[in-house]
Amino acid sequence: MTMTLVPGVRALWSLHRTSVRAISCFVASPTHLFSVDIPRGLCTISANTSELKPLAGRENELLLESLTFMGVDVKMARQRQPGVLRKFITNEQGLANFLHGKGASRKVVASIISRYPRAITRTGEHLEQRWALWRGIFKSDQEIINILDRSPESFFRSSDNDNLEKNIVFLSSLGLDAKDLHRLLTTAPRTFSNSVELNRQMVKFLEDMSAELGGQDHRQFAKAVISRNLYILIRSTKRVKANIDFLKGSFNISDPELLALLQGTGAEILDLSNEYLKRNLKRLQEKMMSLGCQKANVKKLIICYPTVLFIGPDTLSSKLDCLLKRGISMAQILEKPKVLEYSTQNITQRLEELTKLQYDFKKNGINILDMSRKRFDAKLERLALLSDE
DNA sequence: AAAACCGGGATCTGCCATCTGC
DNA sequence: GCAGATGGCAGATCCCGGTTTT
Repeated sequence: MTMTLVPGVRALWSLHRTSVRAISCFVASPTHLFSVDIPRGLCTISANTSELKPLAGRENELLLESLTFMGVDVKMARQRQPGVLRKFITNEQGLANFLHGKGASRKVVASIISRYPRAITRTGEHLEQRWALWRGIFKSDQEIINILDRSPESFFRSSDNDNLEKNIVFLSSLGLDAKDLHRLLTTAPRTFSNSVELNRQMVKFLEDMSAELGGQDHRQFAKAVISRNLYILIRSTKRVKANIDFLKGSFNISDPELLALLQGTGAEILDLSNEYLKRNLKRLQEKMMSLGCQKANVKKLIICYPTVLFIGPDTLSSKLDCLLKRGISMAQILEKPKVLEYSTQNITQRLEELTKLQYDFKKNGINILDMSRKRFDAKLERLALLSDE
């Protein structure tokens, strides 16, 4: 059957190459969902034996044409997963139809396949199942399409729908509610493609850590860390452990303090790569010491504002410097460290505007710097009015 | 009414290494 | 030996506004 189809397919391709509509009708037909392989003997003339070997691993020409027609970046696909292009049976049209049905544009479909070619090896049944599982968490098809467009690999990397289902059950069993699951799948979709074992390991690791640090409710601790740091389950326990060990040994932090830090705003610093965390803390300490701070100040800063460890050394330095240059004291910054969260540019600009108004930071504090743009502008207007009077 | 506290949103993927099963 | 499945890595903040307190 396929043998007789081949010449016809070829003819159709060349006949309609200029007529997009005609081809669309053709490729949409379910009988043609699978690419067809050309019998090797018919299309290759090989004079020397060295060409016989690559023959076996030759790409499927019809598949290439089909993908090209769909707007797929074949070069990119080849670079990512060359094996897929050699397959006899693929489901690119089925996939495209499926995704179109869910509201994906042609461009999005092409981009998905270009970036994660293996997507075209998934069957219609598999896709329906997987979609249904995701839809159990998301409110609309469009939400899922947005994720796929962002990260095709998250959806397509695993073919194990049972495992996906088990993950959902497992994560729910931790006490994560519908809203948490939604945030988790939106933010770190890869979590759901992890094997349940891997996710279990991380949860167990966190529970063990809670026990080690003298926590009360270990399950609650794990849950808190996950909901504070949605990326945690796509980290390795090795990384998380190394970071915790490092924090433990770095400054005089007691177990209860560390426990509180990790399930509070400090949960996110577990994401950092070990080296980055080490470097940032080291440079932070150096910088603060050079500004006359005590070790206790460093600890206090990290405990009440752990995000500071996210800021690269150079950025941090320039932020501190521009604040200090305007007469703001280190003590004030330590009191309201959240100001460091704003970009250097933003801080600089605000400082300039406030200096124009002769704002007295000593008297009024620096809270004004840590405000949304809207609120800051409103505040500035009020100040201008006052100084006019 | 203003200030202070606090949590959340954006987006964090795309690549490589290793194993597994055929 | 191949392709598929899976684990793991590097990368490196900024901003907004609802709610509570004063």
